[in-house]
Amino acid sequence: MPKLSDAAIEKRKETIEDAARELFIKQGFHATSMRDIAKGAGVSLGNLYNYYETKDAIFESIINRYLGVIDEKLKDIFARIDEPLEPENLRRMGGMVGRLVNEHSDFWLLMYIDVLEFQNQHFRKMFDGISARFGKIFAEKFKDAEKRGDLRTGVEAAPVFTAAYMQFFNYFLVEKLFGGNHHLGLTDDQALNCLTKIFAYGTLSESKMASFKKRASKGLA
Amino acid sequence: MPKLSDAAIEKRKETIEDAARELFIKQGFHATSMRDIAKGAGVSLGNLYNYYETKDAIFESIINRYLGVIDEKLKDIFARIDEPLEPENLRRMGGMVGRLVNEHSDFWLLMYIDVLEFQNQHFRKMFDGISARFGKIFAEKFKDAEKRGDLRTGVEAAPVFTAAYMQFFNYFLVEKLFGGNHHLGLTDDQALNCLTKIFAYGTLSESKMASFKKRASKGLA
DNA sequence: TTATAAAAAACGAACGTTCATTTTCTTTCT
DNA sequence: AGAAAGAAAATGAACGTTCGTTTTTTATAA
Repeated sequence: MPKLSDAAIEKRKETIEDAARELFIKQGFHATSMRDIAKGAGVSLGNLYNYYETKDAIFESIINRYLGVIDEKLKDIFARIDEPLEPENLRRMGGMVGRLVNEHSDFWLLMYIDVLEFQNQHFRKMFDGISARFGKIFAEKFKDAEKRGDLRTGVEAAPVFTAAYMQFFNYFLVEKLFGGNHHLGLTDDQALNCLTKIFAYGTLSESKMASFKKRASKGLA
Repeated sequence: MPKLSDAAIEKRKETIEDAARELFIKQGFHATSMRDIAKGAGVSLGNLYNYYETKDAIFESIINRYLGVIDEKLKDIFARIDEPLEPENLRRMGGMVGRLVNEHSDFWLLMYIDVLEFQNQHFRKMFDGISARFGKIFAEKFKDAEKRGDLRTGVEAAPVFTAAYMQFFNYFLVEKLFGGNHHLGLTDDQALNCLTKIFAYGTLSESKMASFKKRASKGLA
C-alpha cells in the first residue's frame, strides 16, 4: 500500500476521535477500552496504534482539536459584542454562552475527565487569568466606558464583565450537566433577564442606567 | 471470632472509606483498584468484601456519608445568616462558601466522578430546585424584605439570593479546581467585595441602598 | 468447639499494547 | 495492457498484567 495522504490520515483520525469522544463522555475514560474505540470507529484494534501511540494520546488529540473549536466559538461570541457593558449586549452574550454550553456539553464533560484523570493538565488555560484576557479583548471599550463614567465609582470593567460571563456560563452548566432543573426557579429566558438586570444595575452608574432605561422604554422591549 | 460490634464495624468502614476517598480523588474511580484501597486501609483485599458488596458500594457509601457532612455545613452557613439580603451578610456568606469549597474540594471532585461515571445519580439533589429551597429556608425574611420594599421592582428574592450563592460557589470552585489563578484579576477578598457589591446594587432598592450606605459610612468599614 | 473476622489464593474476564501476518494499492517492468 | 514487485496499512491473535470478585484457608476470641 502506498502512503496515505495527510488528508486521508486526518480524516481517519477524526472518525476515530469522534467515536472515542462519544465513548469517553458516555462511560468515562478508564471505562472505555481501546477495543470499544476500535469497534466504534470501525477500525481494527491494532490499527489504532498506527495513528496514536497510546490511549492517552487519543484523549489529548481530542482535547486539542476541541479546544480549537471552542476557542473559535468564543472568539466569535466576543466579536459580536461591540459594547460589552451595554445591558442588551450582556443579555445577548448570555444567550450565546447558553447555546455554546448546550451544544457542546460533551466538551465540558471532557474538562471534568481532565480534572479527574489528568490533574486538569489540558484545560488549565481555560480560566487562568480570564479577566486579564477580557481586559485585552475589550481594552478600548473598557477604557472608553470608564472615561464616559458608565460605571459606578470603584467598579472595574474587566472583573465585572468576567463575573457576568462566568455567571451565565455556570448557570447553563448547572442546568445541562448537574440536574439544575431550572435551579433559579425561572425559565432560561427569565433567568437571563434576571442576571442581566443584576449586572446592569449592579455595575452601571445611575446616569448610564437612566439613559439606558429611557432608550429601552422608547425602543424594542 | 465473635461478631464485631456495630461501632467497630463502623470504625473500620470509616478507615476503608477514608483511604478509598483519597485514592478516588487522586487518581479517579476506575484508576483506583480494590487492591489499592485494601493497601491504603491496611486491610486485606478479600476482607473488603466483608464490608461492601462491590466497589461501587464503597463509592456510594463515601458519597452518602459526605453528603450528610456537607448538608450540615450548608445548613450551618444559612443558619448564621439572619438577614439574607443584607449586603454584609451576602459577603459573609461568600466567605463561608469559600471556606467550604476549599476545605472540602475533594467532595466536589467526587461530584465530578459522579457526573462522569454514574450520570450524576447521587448528586442530582444538590442543585435541583435550589432556589425553591432557599425560598423555604428564608421564607419569612424574603417576604419581609419584599414588604419593606428592600428590593427593586420586579426583582424576586429567591432567584437573586440563589444567583449570589452560585456565583460565590462557582468562583471558589474555579479557583480551587480549575486553575483559575485569581481569574477575576482580584484577590479573593477583593473578588468577594466586588461580587457582593454587584448583587447589592443590582438588586436592592435605592432607598434600601441609601440606608445601607449611611450605616456603612458610620460603621465599621 | 464454634461462629466469625481476616487473610490468602485463585478465578475468569478484560485491559493496553505488541507483532507476525494478511490485505491493499501504487509502481515497475515486460 | 497486465503481471510482478514492493511498501504501507490493516488485521486479529496473543502477551503479560491487572481488574473485580469468589472461594478457600487460617486466626481469633467467646
